[in-house]
Amino acid sequence: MPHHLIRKLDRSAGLSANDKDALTRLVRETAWFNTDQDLIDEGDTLRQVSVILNGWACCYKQLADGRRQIIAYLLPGDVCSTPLVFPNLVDYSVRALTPVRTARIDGQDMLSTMERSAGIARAFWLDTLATAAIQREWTANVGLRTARERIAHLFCEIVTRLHAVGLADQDSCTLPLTQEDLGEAVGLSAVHVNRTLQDLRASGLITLKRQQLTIPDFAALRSVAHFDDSYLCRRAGPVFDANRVPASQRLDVERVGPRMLA
Amino acid sequence: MPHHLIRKLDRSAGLSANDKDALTRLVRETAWFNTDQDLIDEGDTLRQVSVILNGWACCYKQLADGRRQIIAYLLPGDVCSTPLVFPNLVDYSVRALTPVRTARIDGQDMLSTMERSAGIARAFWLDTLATAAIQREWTANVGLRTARERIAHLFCEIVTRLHAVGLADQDSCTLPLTQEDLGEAVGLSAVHVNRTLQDLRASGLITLKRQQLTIPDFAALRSVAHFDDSYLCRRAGPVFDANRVPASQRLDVERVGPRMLA
DNA sequence: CGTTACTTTGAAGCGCGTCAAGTGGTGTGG
DNA sequence: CCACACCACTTGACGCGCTTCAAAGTAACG
Repeated sequence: MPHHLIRKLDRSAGLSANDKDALTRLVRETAWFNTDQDLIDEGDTLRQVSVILNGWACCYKQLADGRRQIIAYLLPGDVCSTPLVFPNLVDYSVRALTPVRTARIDGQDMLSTMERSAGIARAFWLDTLATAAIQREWTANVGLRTARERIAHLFCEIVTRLHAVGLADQDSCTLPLTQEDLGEAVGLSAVHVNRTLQDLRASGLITLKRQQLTIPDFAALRSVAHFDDSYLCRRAGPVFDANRVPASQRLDVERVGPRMLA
Repeated sequence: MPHHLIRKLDRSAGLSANDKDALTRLVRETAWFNTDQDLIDEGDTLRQVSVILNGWACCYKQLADGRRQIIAYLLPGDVCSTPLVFPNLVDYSVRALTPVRTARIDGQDMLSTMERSAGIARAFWLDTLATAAIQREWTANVGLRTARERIAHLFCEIVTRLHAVGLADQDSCTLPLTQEDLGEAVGLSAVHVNRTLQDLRASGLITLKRQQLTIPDFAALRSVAHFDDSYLCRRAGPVFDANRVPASQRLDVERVGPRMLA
């Protein structure tokens, strides 16, 4: 059932045929949500995981005065909360940005399946790490890039992620987000998102019409965005490179005594 | 040896005496780093974890043109990378902000210890989840708060985290950061950090002198910052509350058919 | 075909960045 | 012991990027 999730996990961690079957059998039920409906509320204690089957959602935080920040987009194949620990008290809400269909997986089933299959366990760990890497990149995106760069970077990320689940062709994908949705994700007002989009359009970097995003020259957009996709691709298996010596093993030479401790 | 880590894990997940012993024995060697020295470089493939024993460090990302964003502060007891998967290709660098002493733990030792002790495994999972929660909060902090709120929020987080490892008394702690270090973490220029600090001082919300931060009225600062510490406290064990029904189980009533799929 | 929601455009204002000069504390070398 | 250099902090002036408010235009949907 969860095609996109399986495709993504297989791509990054490798799954056996048995593992794929086990994942399919994990899904007990599916659920529908309308646009703007909350899948999860901040403070909920989850005993199951939901996986996005179709549609887009977002994780967001809200202040008492109504200001909102989208901290992640959830695309088909994405998991709505950490699939590793139950019960899981979440510190964010999840809302559907389009009509969404999800698969519900019981937490105990999840854990026992991960116990039976090291491959599935590893796949979910890697996926959780990848999610954390995206979160780090979003912090940096909002913290140090200009409006133009932020939106360009977001678009680069989205098409790359959609590509990993087979939902983007070479240079275009659907983008079912309002300019306000974009603004809340990159920390800009909707008005300024509008002006920035027109700037990107005028530069020939994107076309965006009727929820269809096209990137005629990905390398150009990537360069504007300072986009480096390595945070999105955690390769499977041992990736150790003997030619590369980590900094943490290189320091013996300069290592000296302490001068003062904080 | 890693007192602060053990204290933190015990506080959030609960550790048996055996687990604490096992953690202590995990440490094979320690290392010293000077201020501004890199512990980890972006792109390194780690086969071990480092734990901060003393001093402060930061995770950061850097663009080609030199702009830097600090995406996390590492305090005593914090782990420098994810302790769950090896080899681990990291997408950020880690730099000492003060002289730092770290404990080095071999990745295989880490994993086999986690296999032998479910308590230790659970503790590191929860700690990893807590780190991810902090990252989400940082994204929101930089994305939607004003300069005044951002810095106030950061200070609230720091004292709360230091308190968890026993390095802050009731209303004060050391803050061995330059104003530039602060600015790179909250996405502001050092000059504006300076002005904002003086604003906070003038409001009587903080005193900050000779790397000593004092918060005379924590509730007042928390209110300015819109700080809610729940993202920092993942309680141990089943926290399920039967009186609270998650949104994802509440939707049957409004659940309707799809209108359109993205 | 009317209504609603999203996008677009303009004008005004503020928060924050940048540049630049000056201050104070700390360690260093003569 | 003093002079100097260095670094972090401070302060002022100016400008830009982005926000806000407001209104008009346009596409989607019942």
